[in-house]
Amino acid sequence: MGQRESGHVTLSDIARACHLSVSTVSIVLSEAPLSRHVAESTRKRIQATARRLGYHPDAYARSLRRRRTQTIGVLAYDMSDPFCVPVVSGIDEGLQPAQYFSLLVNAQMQRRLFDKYFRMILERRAEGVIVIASWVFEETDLLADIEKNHVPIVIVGRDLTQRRITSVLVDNRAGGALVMRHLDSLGHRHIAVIRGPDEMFDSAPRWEGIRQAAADAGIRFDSRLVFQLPNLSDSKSSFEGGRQFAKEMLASGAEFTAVLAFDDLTALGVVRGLTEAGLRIPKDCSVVGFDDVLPADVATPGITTIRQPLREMGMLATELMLQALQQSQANETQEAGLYVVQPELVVRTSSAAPGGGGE
Amino acid sequence: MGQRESGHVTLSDIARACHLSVSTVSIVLSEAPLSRHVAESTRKRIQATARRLGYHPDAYARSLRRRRTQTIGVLAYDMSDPFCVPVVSGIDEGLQPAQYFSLLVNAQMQRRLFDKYFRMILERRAEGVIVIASWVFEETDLLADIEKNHVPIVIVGRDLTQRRITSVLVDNRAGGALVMRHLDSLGHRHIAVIRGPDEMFDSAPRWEGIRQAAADAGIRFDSRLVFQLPNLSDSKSSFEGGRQFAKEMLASGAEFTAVLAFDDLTALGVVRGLTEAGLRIPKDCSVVGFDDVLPADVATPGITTIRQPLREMGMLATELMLQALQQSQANETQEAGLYVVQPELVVRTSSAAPGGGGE
DNA sequence: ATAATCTATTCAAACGTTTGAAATCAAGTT
DNA sequence: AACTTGATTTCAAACGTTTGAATAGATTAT
Repeated sequence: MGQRESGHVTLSDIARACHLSVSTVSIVLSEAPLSRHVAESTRKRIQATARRLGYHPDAYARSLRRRRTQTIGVLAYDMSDPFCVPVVSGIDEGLQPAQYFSLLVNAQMQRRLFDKYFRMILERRAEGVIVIASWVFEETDLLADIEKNHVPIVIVGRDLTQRRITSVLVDNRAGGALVMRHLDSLGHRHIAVIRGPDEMFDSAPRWEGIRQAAADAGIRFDSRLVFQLPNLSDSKSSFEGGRQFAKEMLASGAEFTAVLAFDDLTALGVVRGLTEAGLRIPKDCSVVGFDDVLPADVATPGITTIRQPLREMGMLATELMLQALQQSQANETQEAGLYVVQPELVVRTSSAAPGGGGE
Repeated sequence: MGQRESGHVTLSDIARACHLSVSTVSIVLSEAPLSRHVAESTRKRIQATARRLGYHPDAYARSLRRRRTQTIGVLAYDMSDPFCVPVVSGIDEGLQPAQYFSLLVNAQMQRRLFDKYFRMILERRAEGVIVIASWVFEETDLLADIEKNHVPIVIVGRDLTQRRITSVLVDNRAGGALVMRHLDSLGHRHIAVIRGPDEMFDSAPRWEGIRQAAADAGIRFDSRLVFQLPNLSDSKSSFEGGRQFAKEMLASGAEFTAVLAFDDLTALGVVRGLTEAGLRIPKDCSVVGFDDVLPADVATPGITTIRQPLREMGMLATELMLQALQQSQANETQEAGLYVVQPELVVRTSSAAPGGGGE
């Protein structure tokens, strides 16, 4: 009793139970300004009844009426990539004080899902959308629909400012240079490199930073020791790629004392491959990665890597989104800004001076 | 032009543009049965206009009217625990063909967030809720509200059937026994054990299985070699716990040839701790874990572990949820079932016969 | 010629809220 | 006796959609 067909308790259930109008009940329970004028006793009675019946306002009805959904769509390209998780946490954290909620969807690297979820986010009237980098993103024609419906977008992990989209990303060039200089400072001169797949936008600038830093240090790469991961790699396949390339490095006969891998999982694959061949890390060969994901931290030896401040990037994206929302409410014009955050070198035990443990 | 204050294109925008009523437009765009009677030419015109204006139906208005939200709330206790991610993927996969969407929230092990998000899920009128195990869950009084509002629940990762909640979990007892028997079959007799925290429901049955299998094999644990993780450990702290206990094992002076850790991150911590003390894994000591999370797979040596079929568990939970929804639509009574799935031993290189590499 | 059937479209009410405007009533002021 | 004031509560419309019932016109069957 006290419940309608839908199974949910509504304002009118409470109104009936209290012999009051729906308006009064709404005013009290939504703590509208008018509730100052509602008699204390009435207020108490309404609140007690609401609690007793287990009332929770219907977000659908409320949002429809208020024309605000308090929702930000978050489109992650692949939640099983440990890269995504901290970014999402950062977004949630930023959203929290603003009383917004994230509507998180996981495209699982699939074009079809990406479109489907994008549409869903639009239908659920997210007030804004944060996209965590995905190559698929560029191609979708839903982008046009987003604009037609005036929904602001922020992207994390790549630069789409030329498409007039506010972008948050790490300075890959600086990161590449940092890790290269680290190896140089340890005294490595013969370094194998595994570049990222063409399709990933991080690949080019990271490689650029590496090359520049190497040139500055007077280091030349042996072409037998430069590898490139294939496209469409999921997070597991970059591990396998690293392992495979490790074997090829050894087979090539070229001398090397360190391996600079595109990302941490690749680096972990290299460690596996070299270890299987009997080498000791870092005694016989140093291995460094990029990203600082959880497995890099908990593996032994810990992988020296470049930390992207992922959580902070998520928070920054949220902040920018909230700004954009305020501006669009005030009908101000929006500018698509570019926000480049600086990465940080995290030295662990997978890197050491060449040719010696204790040295 | 063609857009209202809210910024979103509505049916009436399209109706106006086509000189038709909102009803007709709705009938066509929602592909209602009546659309058979709408002239082909009209239909085409409406669809073209909708596409041109970038129309997407308002899920809020639609759900309000249809009294169906096509939403299942998914409450994960901590997305940064690698345990959660595959379960969530499995849920999404199960939901997909049923045309449902998940509303995923991350409680980050915080009671406050848990309540907040639970309330949010209720307000967003999720038709059902899947909870990924959390101790907080038991305490919340929102559980009563869920029942008052007739929202079915399924829980993954623990048994709450006595609370009349359908539960999906792994057979921890069997898993504990499996991993213990594995060490026994390799010939280990002196085994250090790190038990899970009291607060985690997995701890007791897992320990029970271990003890039973040990007893069957005639193995007794040295009390100096039995440790227990503290409560409230986040995923990172179980790593630190493992590392710490590894040192204590060595300091205790007791002899041991293998360590059986509560979960994979603890095992990785043990590997770190033992390695730092100069031991080689698995030559000097075997280390085994539980869960089969990503880091256990990509570390070197790979951690021998018990795989929980997490993805499958997520899919099963979804299936049970969809069943429950059908039953509640048909007004059938619901039974709270218990579904125990079997874990699987995954042998990697962190375990070997005691006291030797090649043997 | 009337009724029945079919086609193509529209009306109007409803979903559960919110909110500006209005109503009611008591008490105080002119 | 009429008027203001203030406190408390209610009316009614709106948000964007769906849908049972109604309409108008054309065709066919009796």
